[in-house]
This record gives sequence, structure tokens and C-alpha cells, in this order.
Amino acid sequence: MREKNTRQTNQSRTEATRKALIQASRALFAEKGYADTSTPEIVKAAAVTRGALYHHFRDKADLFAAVVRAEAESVASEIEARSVGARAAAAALEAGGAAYFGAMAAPGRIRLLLLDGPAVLGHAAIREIDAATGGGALRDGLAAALPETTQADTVDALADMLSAAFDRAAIAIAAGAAASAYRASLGHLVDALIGGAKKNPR
Amino acid sequence: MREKNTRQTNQSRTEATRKALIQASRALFAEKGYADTSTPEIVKAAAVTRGALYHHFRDKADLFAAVVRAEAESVASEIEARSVGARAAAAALEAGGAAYFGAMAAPGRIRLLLLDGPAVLGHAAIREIDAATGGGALRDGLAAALPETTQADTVDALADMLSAAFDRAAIAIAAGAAASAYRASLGHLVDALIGGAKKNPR
DNA sequence: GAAAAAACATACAATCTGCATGTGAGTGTA
DNA sequence: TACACTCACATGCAGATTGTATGTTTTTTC
Repeated sequence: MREKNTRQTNQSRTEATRKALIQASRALFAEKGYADTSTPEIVKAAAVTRGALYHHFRDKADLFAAVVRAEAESVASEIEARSVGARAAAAALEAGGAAYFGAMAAPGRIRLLLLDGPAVLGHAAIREIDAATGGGALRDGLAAALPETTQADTVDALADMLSAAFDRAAIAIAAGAAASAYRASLGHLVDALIGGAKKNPR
Repeated sequence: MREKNTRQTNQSRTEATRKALIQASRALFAEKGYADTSTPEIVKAAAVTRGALYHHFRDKADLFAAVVRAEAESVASEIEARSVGARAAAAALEAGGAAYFGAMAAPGRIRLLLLDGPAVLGHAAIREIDAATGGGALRDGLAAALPETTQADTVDALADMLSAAFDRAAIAIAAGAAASAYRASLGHLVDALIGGAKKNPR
């Protein structure tokens, strides 16, 4: 008589356990932050033991990294789904920006990706995750919008800083600032950037 | 026979203890990060007991907040000292930016102010600290450079995002990126912003 | 100069993290 | 299909950390 958990392949067991841990911890990390979320709490929510956690993940930070990676992928795919179309470069940038704000409005994302992520994993790691998921989109869009004579490292730097501006705007909006002011300023900024670059390429 | 610590006023005792704690913990927080710095470690470096720490500060985060405040004040005063002169608005922004990069090059500042600060104290608290120290300078400089018709909340948003761009540039440079590319792009961006705004105010 | 308050000092309870060690369910192999 | 072996957990433990509760020693006040 072994009705429940009849027969399982090792792979499916692993997948189920990892998924349970990532989902449960994502909710807790998002709600209370990394530091205030304990591993006993996580495994309780995931209906798993601490042994399982430390079998699949090196430590608490490693589990957190998996959560952040998954979240970054979700954001990237949401943006991609929402910003199809938009042929012209400037319009594409605006559409991508709007999609980004929409995606970052999901509860907990700002804390996961913009607050705890950099502090726990380091800026370099976050940068890598971002590059591996949807990070290149902004850079490519910007490169398309700027004159071809623009140097590659200038585009990189510009894309990086523009990305930071987007992040800050998302934070401000989430904190209650007027979204309209930030959206307007951002459009303002992108227009100026593209327009200015066209007459004064470096 | 009590030759050392002859006679002390309460105020001087408090000042000395707080200073010792803030200085010692600043070094440790900067080097190893907030999470990896323990209070026993801090009080040992400060030659003080944990009792003293918890007498003067509510908890570890409260001490950290004091460190961050002091650091923000240092940055603000350094920038102010370095960027005197520079009358024209655009030039003042450039000078202020250069001074900011210089100040943020001091070891540990990026971690304190841009990584652990927001994660431990929250974005709102960091924002407040920034506003209380040198945060207004960029906003004022930008307001002077933009046409007077620009709406106030647009200036605020623009200043906020520009500040984020500066922060990101400082992080990238500290991580080994080419400072020249970021400086050039930033000048590029500021010029475009001011130029573009003049012909297309919102 | 005694009482009150401030500035510590010490001890303790509650957690938390990572690891070491033990156990049973899959898997490869002959 | 039996047997060794690996993988996926489960449990218990050691060390460390945080905040607090409770003394003790200086200052300060009356």
C-alpha cells in the first residue's frame, strides 16, 4: 500500500524539490527580504527539510541566486512578449521602456532584482545575470537608434547608464512617485539623446 | 592610583565612544560588507564592549545608518570643495560630476552608499540621507541648466535618474570599466539633455 | 554628599547557518 | 534479477550571532 509518492524518477524528484524551494523562497525573499528570511522558514513553506535545501544549493545565497535568475528571466520574457512590433528605433525604445515598467510593477521584483540582488550577490553577478537574460535588448535598441559612427564602448556605457535610469524610475514609481513625471522625463531624455547624438556623434 | 582615564565629562565619553564605533565599523563594513561584519568584531576593533554599542545604537543597522550618514556627508563636502567655481550651468554640472567620481573613488564608498546602504536601510532612507546632505546640488544644477519653463516634477525626475546614471557609472568604473567611455557618454548625455530641452521644453 | 541618571559591562536566551553523518529510494551492471 | 553504488534526502550538532536583561561604575543633579 503505497498510494502517494508511488514511483519517482530521480530527475523528477530533483525538479520538484528545486521548484518548491525556489517558489517558496521567492515569496519570502520578496516579502521580507533576504536577511530576514531564514532557511527553516523557507523549508517549512516548501514542505521540505533543510537537508534537501543544502543538497541542492551550496548555501542560502546560492538559492537566492537561483531565485534572482528565474525572476530576471521572467522579466525578460514579459518584456519581449509585450514589446513586439515597434519598428522605428526610438519607438522601440519607448515600447521597451513601458514594458519594463510594467514588468517591474510585479510585487517583490524591485526588492529582489534591485535591492537585495546587488547587495547579496554583488554587482558583477547581477550584471552577468542581466546580460544572460534580457540585458542586451536595451543596448541593441540604443545602438540601432544612435548613428553608426558611435563607438561601441560609448554605446555600452550609454546603455548601462540608461538602464540605471530605468531602474531608478521603477524604484521611484514603486515608492509612490508620479509615474507620469518619470515617463515624460525618460522620453525627454531618450529623445534628446538620440537627437543630440545625430548632430554631434563621438 | 588612576592615572589613565582621569576624569571625563559624560558628553566627551559619549562622543569618544560613538566616534570609535563609527570609525571602526566603517572600516569593517567597507571591507567585508554589512552582513559579514559581526558586532563582536566591531567592538573589538573599537576597543569597546558590546554593551556600549547597544547603549548608543538601537541595533546593528542603526550603527550602520550612522556610518552611512557620515559617509554621505563626507562625499557632499568633498564635492562642494572640489567644484567651486564653474559658473555656467553646463560646466557646473560637468565639474560636479567629475568631483562626484573623484569622491566615490575612495575605497569602500560604493559598497557603503550604493550596495549595502539601500539593501539594509531601504531606498527611502537612503534617499532621505542623500537629500539631507548633497542631494539637492544636482537637482539645482539641472534646474539652472534647463529652461525655466520646465516643470518642477520633471526636473526632479530628471535629476533622480541622472543621479542614478552617475551612480552606475561610478560602479562600473570601480569595477574596472573604462572611465573615459563613461565620462564621455555622460557629457554626451548632459549636453544632449540640455540642448534638446532648450528646443523642446515640456 | 546622597540620590538619580547616564554610560557602560556581563551573562543569557533564542536563533541561525553550514556541516557531518546516517538512511532509504533509484540506477548501472553483470 | 541481485548487487553494488550513487543520489536525494533526513537528522543532529557545533559554532557563531543578535538583542536583551540585569548588574556595576562613573557623572551629574539636588
